[in-house]
Amino acid sequence: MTPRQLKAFTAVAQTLSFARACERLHMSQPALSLAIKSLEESLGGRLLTRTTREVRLTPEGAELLPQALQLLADWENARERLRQRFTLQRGRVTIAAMPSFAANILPGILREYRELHPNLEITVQDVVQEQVLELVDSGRVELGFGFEPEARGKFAFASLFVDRFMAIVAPDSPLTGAGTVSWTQLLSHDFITLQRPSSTRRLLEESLAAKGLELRIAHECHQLVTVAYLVAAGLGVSVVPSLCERQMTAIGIRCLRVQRPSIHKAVGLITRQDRELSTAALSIVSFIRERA
Amino acid sequence: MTPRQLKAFTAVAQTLSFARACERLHMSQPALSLAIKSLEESLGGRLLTRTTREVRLTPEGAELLPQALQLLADWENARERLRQRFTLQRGRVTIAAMPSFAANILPGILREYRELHPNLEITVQDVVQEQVLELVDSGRVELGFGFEPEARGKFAFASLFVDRFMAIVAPDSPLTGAGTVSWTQLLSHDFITLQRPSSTRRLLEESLAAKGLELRIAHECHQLVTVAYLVAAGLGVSVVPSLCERQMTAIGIRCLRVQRPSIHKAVGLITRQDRELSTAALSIVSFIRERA
DNA sequence: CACACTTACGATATTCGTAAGGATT
DNA sequence: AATCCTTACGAATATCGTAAGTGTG
Repeated sequence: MTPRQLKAFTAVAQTLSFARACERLHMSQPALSLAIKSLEESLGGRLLTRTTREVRLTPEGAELLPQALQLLADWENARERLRQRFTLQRGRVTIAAMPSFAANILPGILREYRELHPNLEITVQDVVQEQVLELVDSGRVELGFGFEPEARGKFAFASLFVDRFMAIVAPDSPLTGAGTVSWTQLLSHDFITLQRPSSTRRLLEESLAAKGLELRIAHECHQLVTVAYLVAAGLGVSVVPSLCERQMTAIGIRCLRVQRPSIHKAVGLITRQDRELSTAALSIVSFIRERA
Repeated sequence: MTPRQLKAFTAVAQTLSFARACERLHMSQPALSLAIKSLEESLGGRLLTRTTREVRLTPEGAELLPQALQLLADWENARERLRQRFTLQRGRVTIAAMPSFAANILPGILREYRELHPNLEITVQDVVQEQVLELVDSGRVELGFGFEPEARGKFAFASLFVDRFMAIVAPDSPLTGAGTVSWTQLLSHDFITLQRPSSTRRLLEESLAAKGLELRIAHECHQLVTVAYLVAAGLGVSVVPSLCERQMTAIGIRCLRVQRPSIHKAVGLITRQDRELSTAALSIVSFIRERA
């Protein structure tokens, strides 16, 4: 019992005529006749009674007809759904991105990408770096964006750019003059950071420890925005990924380059090493890489 | 997307190996490889990723697998159900028969037939002749058994035997002597009949009217059994189809041949002219005809 | 004889298995 | 070198369309 035979049967059963069914199927009468015959033989009995003037359904044929229509419809639906996935007319991509990336890079990308494939459903979770890794690892999201993870082997990482951390100070700070600032200058001020665990915080501490510098922390916040407003209010200084530069300057904060050591870290796409990406996810990834 | 391709895909997806799938499918590796390839081409993307050491499902392949299994199972189920119908391992035949036939002829037939095809579901409604015709006409039953209907064209009738009506009298009646009785003898006694409408009653009246004889009715009953017991009690005589002979003699009633005119009527299978019979119904019909 | 389905038959398209190729461990 | 999937190619199978056949109104 092949789809071809079933299509032939439904066409004859619905038109009650081999001749009319032929037209619908774009087939010759003999081919149709043989298709029905072979179907009947494979099932072990007659589905249609053919008198020379009339074609009728047998009771078995009448039982088969709705089932055949259902089977063919299911078949076609499954096929069509998958085709749409591959042609990006349908699909779903789940993304986790660290907040700075989600806020400063993703919106522009997604707006442009959406115009290309408006029917793709894209969900973004902005969560901290650690959760990005967790979501990617558990398979709950397909794509992650964040700093390069340390645990290689588990994750595949494709760098998009290297983020060089920058100092942020109040607009009226005496440090603003040069546009560049050294760590010794910076650390002489009250320091505002994110709370642990935070990848930015950790990176900062590790880099300073390596140079024998010590961090004197005046305030700890959960969110970068809070840090920013504390800095803007003149309560201290901080160091943030340059990803946030636009955000910071919008608030009125001054961003300065820090040197000796300059802290930098690759930012990019994080996926599971042993997991395939869907066509839709691949399409977004290649779009992002082209754009960069 | 053919069932062949889908079977190939599910086999590979489940074994995660072309080589093992080959064995399961009794196919060569190249044939399997091409089948998967052609499926992927028809869908427009990859379903499986093949590294030389490992076969994995793409997200799209993972989506297809359960659907493919469902489609194949539905397909096979539909096919198998219909096969069972044709091979009489499954099916349902609905029968309507007039009471005398249902009680005296059908039980033996059905008992024997049931041994041949124990899985066929056979339902019998014992209703009066008029309802037999109605049930067959409306398509609510497939087979009817009763007297030959007058409305030809609507019904097809296949005679099984001709029923010759017989007189029934009390065991101690003076009429019992000869084994034969004439209408004039019979009509001199009180007469017990079924109520109108009844095909037996109508047939009786029509036949007598044609010969200029008149019926003098003492009692009217709804059921033949009641007629029988009234006759047995000596309250009168009656005329019934010889189909009931066994039933009557079991009660103790004497059955006599009536002559001049002898009333007879064909009894047989009634079906709708323009309706096909199911394989199961045809099988019962041919069984009955062989047995007769 | 005209209409509608079936059978016959040669041509075409799929599908198959064997053999060779390529890549990875 | 061994394993596993893919490509190449000739053979077998299935399917198609044209032409002839059959049966009914």
